[in-house]
Amino acid sequence: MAKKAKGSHSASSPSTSASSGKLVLRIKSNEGIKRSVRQTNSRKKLIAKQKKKKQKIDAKKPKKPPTAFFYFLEDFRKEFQEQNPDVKSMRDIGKACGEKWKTMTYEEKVQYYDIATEKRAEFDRAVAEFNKKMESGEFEESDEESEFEE
DNA sequence: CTATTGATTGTTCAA
DNA sequence: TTGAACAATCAATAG
Repeated sequence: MAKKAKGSHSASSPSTSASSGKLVLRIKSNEGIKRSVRQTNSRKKLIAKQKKKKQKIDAKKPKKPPTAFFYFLEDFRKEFQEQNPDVKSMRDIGKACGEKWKTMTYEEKVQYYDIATEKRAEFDRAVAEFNKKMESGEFEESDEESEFEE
């Protein structure tokens, strides 16, 4: 069962009016920055295996929550596959997503931003709980990785 | 068969 | 302020 309960967002209605013009994220003011050097030019592919190797089941440390863009991807992917059943692979979709994402207006994106914001809040709490658990007495990991035992 | 890569942007941490 | 890294996904590829 794990999850997948997000079948229907159910319009969680994340305080639509709460925003009231108070945006915690300051996404604007990007015109002068020019994105620097295309964002981390060194990253490339020399980071060794940065990404997960498979299904890393870490019941311990909570992993970073997906960003708004990723949520958009989930929805976009479905539509994209329907409109482009010939296209396979996320690479093409990713490009299409990125392109469309930029065309989206702030209002459209804000919806995903909102979701991501909540997710981060939950993530933050997960971390707090995780830390608490650590203090509780479950001292595992720390830093030593000398031996792996399962 | 198994593991890794690739492509997208957003968010966070450290110096 | 900026670099660096990682988040999900799934086809394709490498060994």
